[in-house]
Amino acid sequence: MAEPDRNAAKTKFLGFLEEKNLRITAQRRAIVDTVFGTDQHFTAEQLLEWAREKDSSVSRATVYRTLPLLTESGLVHEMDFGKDYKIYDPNYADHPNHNHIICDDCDKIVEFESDRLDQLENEISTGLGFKVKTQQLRINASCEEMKRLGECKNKGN
Amino acid sequence: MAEPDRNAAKTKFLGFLEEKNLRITAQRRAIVDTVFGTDQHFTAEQLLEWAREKDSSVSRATVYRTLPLLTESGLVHEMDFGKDYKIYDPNYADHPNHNHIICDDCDKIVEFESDRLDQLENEISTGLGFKVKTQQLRINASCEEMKRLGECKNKGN
DNA sequence: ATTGACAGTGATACTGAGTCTCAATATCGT
DNA sequence: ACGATATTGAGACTCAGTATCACTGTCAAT
Repeated sequence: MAEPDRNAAKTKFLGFLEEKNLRITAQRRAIVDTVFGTDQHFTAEQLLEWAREKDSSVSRATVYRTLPLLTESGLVHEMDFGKDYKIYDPNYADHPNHNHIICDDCDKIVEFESDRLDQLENEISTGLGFKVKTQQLRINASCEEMKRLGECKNKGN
Repeated sequence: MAEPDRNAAKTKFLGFLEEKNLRITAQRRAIVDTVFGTDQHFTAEQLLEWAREKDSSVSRATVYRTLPLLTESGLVHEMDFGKDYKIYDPNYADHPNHNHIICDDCDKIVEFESDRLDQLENEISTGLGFKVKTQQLRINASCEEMKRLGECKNKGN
C-alpha cells in the first residue's frame, strides 16, 4: 500500500547494467525512469509510448531490447495471459512470488500471494525431477463480484 | 497408459457440432480424425500438415476455425508456454484437470495432476470474488533428472 | 429428389507483436 | 581527446493468427 522505493529499483538496475559492462544511455534512462515511475502493469507498446514522452528519440527496437534486461535483472516480471502481447509488472522486486487473476471480460488484473501455493508447487516440481526456473499460475476468470458492483466495464456484451 | 477410447471423443465432438447446428463436413472429419488419432500435443501448423495427409483440401483457415470449436467442446485443451505459438492437448477429456511442466532446454512436457492444487486454486479465486473459467499452472524448468539420464536432448549448449 | 437458406470453404490479403540488419552514433576506460 | 565497442533508430522482415469474399456443400423442408 505504501509507496515503494522506486529509486532503489532504478539504482539496482543501473548497477546490473554496470556489472554486465552495458552502457547507461539517455534512452535507457528514459525507459527505466518510466518503468519505475509507475505501479501499473504495462505492455511493450505502452512502455514505448510513455518513454517517448520523456525522450522522443526512444525507438521501438530499444524498448524491446531493454525489456529482457529488466526481466533478467529480476526487477520486472513478464507475464503471459494468452493474449497476443505480454504484460509486464514493475512491482516484482517488492513481492516476488505473487500470482495473478485476470478477468477475461474487462482485463482487470488482481494480484495475490499464497505461501501454501508456492510450497505445493515446489513440492510437486521437485518430486517430478525438475529444477524450477519460473512458474506462473494463470487464472482466467470473470469478476462476478465486481460486475455486481458495476466495476467491471465489460467490453463486448 | 492404456489406449484411451478416441472414438468416444470423436463421437462427442460430432454431437457437439449437431447441438450447435454446425455441419459435419469432409474437412472437419479429417481434422477431427487427426486430433483424436494421436496422443501427442500439437501446434495449429502441425495439425494442418497432418490433416492434409488425410484430405489435401484442408486449408489453414479451416484448421484455425475448427480449433476453437474443439476447445469450446472441452475435448481439447489449449496451452500457452510463452512461445509464439499455442500447443494443443487432445487428451483433455480423459484427465481434465492436469497441469504441465515444460523443460525450457528440450521442450519436453510432463503432465501431472494434483487435487490439492486444484482445491487451493479454487479456494483462493472464490475468496477474491472471481468465478474461475480456466486456470493453468505453467512451470518452466530444466529437467535435471533427465539430463543425468541422458534423456534431455539439449538444443543450444 | 429438388430446393434454398445459410453454414462452410479455400485463397489470399492483412494485422500486429516482436526480431533483425546495418550504417551512424554515443559511452566510458584509458 | 582517443578508440574499442556497445548502442542506437529506421525500417524491412517474420510468422502466428484473423478477416474478407466469392464460391460450394449440407441438410431440413418440401
